[in-house]
This record gives sequence, structure tokens and C-alpha cells, in this order.
Amino acid sequence: MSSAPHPFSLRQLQYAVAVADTLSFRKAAERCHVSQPALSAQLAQLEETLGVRLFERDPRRVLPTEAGKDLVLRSRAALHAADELLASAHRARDPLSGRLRIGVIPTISPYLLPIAAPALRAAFPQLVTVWVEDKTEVLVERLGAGAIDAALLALEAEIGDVDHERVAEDPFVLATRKDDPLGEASDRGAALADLADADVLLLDDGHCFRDQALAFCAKANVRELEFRATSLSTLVQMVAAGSGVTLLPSLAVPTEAGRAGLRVRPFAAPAPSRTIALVWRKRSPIAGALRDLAHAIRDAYPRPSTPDASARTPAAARRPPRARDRATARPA
Amino acid sequence: MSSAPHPFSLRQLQYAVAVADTLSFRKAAERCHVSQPALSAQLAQLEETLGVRLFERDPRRVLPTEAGKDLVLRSRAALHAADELLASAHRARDPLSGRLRIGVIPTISPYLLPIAAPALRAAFPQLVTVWVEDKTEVLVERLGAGAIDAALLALEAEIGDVDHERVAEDPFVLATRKDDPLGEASDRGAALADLADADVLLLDDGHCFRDQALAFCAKANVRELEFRATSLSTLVQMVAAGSGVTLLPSLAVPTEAGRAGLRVRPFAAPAPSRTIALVWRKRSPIAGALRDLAHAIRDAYPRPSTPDASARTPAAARRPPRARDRATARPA
DNA sequence: TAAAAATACTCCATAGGTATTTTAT
DNA sequence: ATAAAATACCTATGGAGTATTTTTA
Repeated sequence: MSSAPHPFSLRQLQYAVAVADTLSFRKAAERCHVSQPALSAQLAQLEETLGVRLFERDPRRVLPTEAGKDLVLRSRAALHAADELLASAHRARDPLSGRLRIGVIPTISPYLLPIAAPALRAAFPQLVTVWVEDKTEVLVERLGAGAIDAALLALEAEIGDVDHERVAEDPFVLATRKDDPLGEASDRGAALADLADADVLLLDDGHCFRDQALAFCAKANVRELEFRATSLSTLVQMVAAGSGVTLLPSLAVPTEAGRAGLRVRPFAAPAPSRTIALVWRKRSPIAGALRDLAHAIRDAYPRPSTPDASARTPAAARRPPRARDRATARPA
Repeated sequence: MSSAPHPFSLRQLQYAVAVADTLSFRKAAERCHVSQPALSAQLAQLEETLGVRLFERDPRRVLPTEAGKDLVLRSRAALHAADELLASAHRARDPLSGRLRIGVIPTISPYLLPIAAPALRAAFPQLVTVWVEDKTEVLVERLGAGAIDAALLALEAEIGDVDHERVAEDPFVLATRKDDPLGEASDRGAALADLADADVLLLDDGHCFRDQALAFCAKANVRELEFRATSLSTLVQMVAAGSGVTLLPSLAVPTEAGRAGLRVRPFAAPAPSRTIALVWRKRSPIAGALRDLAHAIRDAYPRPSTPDASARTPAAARRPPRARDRATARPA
């Protein structure tokens, strides 16, 4: 599996093509911006290494041999491939003008992507995003392997040694059945103590949100029911059916709380929450671009829509949309 | 229509491919038989000129970026094209293993090709001959333009300044109707004087054989009939029909003299004749090969089959087949 | 004689080598 | 501490320049 260096150069092929086009060493040299002897020498060397006479020369004219014609044809093909490569690389100079594979966890994906994807399309028209939905552990593994370029997930999970940019703080809310007394008392946030002796429904193993919710609930004397939901949507349906209560990320509320029979209640400070962030491999060459991308997602992030949202500073005022000029991005 | 020199080298592409294959600069350098710094430098330069980071490096491993993967893919294509070119050129090293376009005049072609073509196929299995039939003037023009590589014709014609190798001396014979007294007296050759006052039929203008026959006949007091044949075959039919007499190249005799009603008679020395030769452009790079080709045709050339052929030295004895080793060919 | 390509030579850019340092785990 | 890539520095190959000669129509 060893490879010898190529015996000829692209430059030599260019010279050969130029001679075939102009039928003159002098004119070809002119077109290539080199002296005639330089071109002569390179062609002589090419003929030497190939062991084939490429052009018949006499003072009157230059005539490509059969081998020369063939070589010129193939040279054009090779040079074209090289040009394509150059053009493609040039296109890739702007990391936000190619294909970007981004992982997203299932507790973010259905709620954020419908908003973030169009925003990214608008902000970076040249960018094609490929979204990969999977659990944190899988995404981290795929990120490390280079199968994806970045991932949207919660920093609270085990994500290894990666760089990141925060997108949003996503507080958890308590979701109960409409007639559950736990969901009342909207004048104050729910407290940990309220959860005592509650029947709590949680996501299936492997979902990082399960771990985060569980970590919070562990401080109270809660009973986790045996049922494990595979999605927040399922979880909400169970709660609405009166099987118990659950925690929801605020992000999911606009979508999931519209269901009949469900009531959501924010927690009193310090409210449990997760930090949604875009993460990438340390030393990724497109770190700057990814940071810009995170900013764009942050700016598109939905404003909280919990019942007391009007009492809080509107998201738009807290974070005015900023110019996403890559030149102003902080260095990694 | 000016072209700038290519900003990168095939060597750099090879290095990139090697790194992508081995995922290690060290191993890639090893595979390319260069030192690791040399490979590093070349790749750094490639990245510099393309303006794109191709590989993420850290001491633990090397990971191609999206742009790097794309480049490697395209590099393989470009390198493949270059390899193809190299292979094709190598195949073309042997001039007798490609396509060779050879012109032939109409007074040679139908009589010599059925013998020469199979002989060449046997002698040079790799050679593909493309035969181009036309009159001398056209062939000479096409030869000069490079449209054909060589031509089989008579040296007596106007063929310009070309190199050649003799294939055979082709004496003319007198063709008469069977009962024409001119065709008798087979104990001695026909003399110029015999043609006095004969009605002679000749080929159409443009055929070099017409000019050669005419030049001979001009010494006698012959009448050229108004009829002009477009081929020797037609001419022979006219003679057999009793319209007059004509000259034929011996080469055509085995084919044409089989016709009923025709008699051929050799001329007494000095017999008129033409010299069949293979000609090519001066300075043709495949002169040596063409000379070999001419020798092969000469060796396959049919032995004279005139009535007194048995009295002469057999062709096989005169010219024993020789090894057609290109190394022994006389230089141009 | 005139044109075009080939030679002769000189120079410098650069690919490549060795030794060493930096870097990140 | 280690393994790998980057850096520093030197060398030598060879590509390109100018001036000149050779070639052939």
C-alpha cells in the first residue's frame, strides 16, 4: 500500500494543453506566462518521463502525435478534476455555506427545530443543515467520531470534553391534570415540598431529561411510577389522563400544554432547569461558525409562555437580535 | 484565454489522500516515503492555498473535516485521471500497439491490402490499422496535415518532401484482348515499338498510375482513346471487350487477369515500373516503427505471377523473411 | 535568411531532510 | 510522560529566467 510520487505535474499538463491549443511553443509559453525555454524544458521532461513523443516539431509548425492527442484529452480531464476540486474547496471556505450535520436530543428537537430551522435558513441561506435526532449518549459518541459536526443538548448531561455555546436556559415546570390541587396556587411558584408524596411520571432511561428531572425529584419524597414514557408527548397524555404529575421543560409547553385537561405551573426560585447549548469537538476548525450558529438559534429561541410570562422581561428586550457578523465572533 | 499555473500539486493531493487513509500524519508520511515534517508542510500549504482546514489534528488522532472529506474524494478522482493518463502514455510507448492511419492509393489498395492487412495483424497484434483510400495528391495533403500517419503509394508521383521505405518494384505489363496479336510472342517481352499505333485505354486524371503509364506511352506513337476509366477493374473490362489495350501494374494481374478474354504480356527490359513505398512525414516520431511496418509489408508482398515467373528467382529466396525486431531497424 | 525550438548557464524558490519544540492527553 | 504534529533551519533539486545556438523551410 505504498505510493510513489507522481512522475509529472499539473503544470506540465497545462503546458501540453496550451501547445495543443496554440500549435506553437512560443504562443503556448506566452499564454502560460512563462518563457519559451521554460515551457520547452517542461514538455521535454514530460515526454522523457512518459517515454513518448507528444509533439512533432519543426520550425514551420508543431503537430501533436497520436499519443500527444490522447494525452491532451486526458490532461483536460485531469485538469478539470483539479479545477473542480479547487472550486469545491473555495465554496467550502465559508463553513456556513455547506452541509452541516447537527445532532439534537428528542426533548429539544420537536419543539425547537420548527423555529430554529427556518431561522437558520434565513440567516445562512447557503447552509444545508442535516438534523440527527438521538439521545445524548449517542450524539456525544457520534460527535467524537466526526459523524456529526455539532449537537444541541443539555449541558447538565455527561457530554465529555467539548466546547459549547449556550443557547438558552430552559426552566422546568410542573405539569398536572387540570383538576389536580398540585397545579393550583398560581400566585406563587411550585415548591419542592409540594411534590412530596406525589406520583411522578418520567421519561424512559437514556433520556437526559429523565435524569435531570429525577435529580430534582430525588430531594423530595416522590414515588416514581413504574411506567416509563418514550417521549414527552406520551408523558403529557398520561398526566392528562390522571396517572400522575410530571416535569416538563418550558420549551415543550407551548406545544404540549395545549392539550385538554393539562395544567402547567412554574416552580418557585430556584427553579430547576436545564441549559440548552450547541456543543462541538474541541479544536473543531469551524468553531467560530458554530458559535455564530448558536447565536442565531439563541436569537430565534421562543420567549417563555408560562402564565406569568408577562411579569417577566420579554425575551426580545433581554436579548436584542445582534448582527451575526462572523468577524465579530469571539475567538475559540 | 490565459491560464494561471495550478495552485497545488498532485503530490499534495496524494499526501491528503494518504492522511485520510491512515488518519495519521506519521503513517501517511511513511507510506509516501517522505519525512513527517515534509508531509506536514505540504498539507499546511495546501490548506493555506485552498483557504480551508482539511484535517482536525490533535496528538491523539487526525479527523478529516467536511471540506477534507470532499477534497479527498475529488483528489482520488483527479489522481485517477492522472494515473489513467500515465497508463495510456505507457501503452503508447510502443507505436505499433495503437491506432495507425495509413493512406493507400486505389491502384494498390484492392490488390495489396488483402495480403498486407492480415500479415500486419499477425506481425503486430497490438496494432490497429485504419486504411484510408484516396488519390496520391489527397493522401499527401492529409499526410502533411497529420490526418494520416503514413501512406502506401508510388514514389514516381509528386509526393513532396517525405521520408520513405521501399516496399516493392512493381513492373507494368501489357494487357490486351486474348486474340490481339499484340499480346502474342510470349517468348520475348513487349517493346515500346509494339505499342506504335495502338489504341490505349488509361485511367482517369488524378490517378498517378495514369501519369506513369502515359509517360511510358508518350515515347511511342500511341493514340489515347477518349474513354477514362475510374478503376483498373473497369479498364480491364474495356480491354477484354476489345476497346483497346492498356498497361497494368503486375500487382493487379493475379486479381484482374483472371477475367476471360484477357491476355497479359510483360515488357522487355527496361520494363516500365513503379516503386511502391510507405511514406511518412520527415521527423515523424514513429519513423522507426513505420520502417518496420514497411518491411513487414515487403515481406508479405506477393511474388510475381507473370508467365515467366518460374524463370526468375523466387521472391522468397530473394528476400528471406527477416526478424522484425525494432531494435535492429535502421535509424531515421 | 528568418522563424521557431533547443541549449547553455545562472539563479532562486521550494520540497525535503534532521533536530527540536510544542501540544494535549 | 508520551506520542504526535508543528517549527526551525539547512540543503539540494529543479523550474524559470536571459542569452545564444541550432535547425529547416
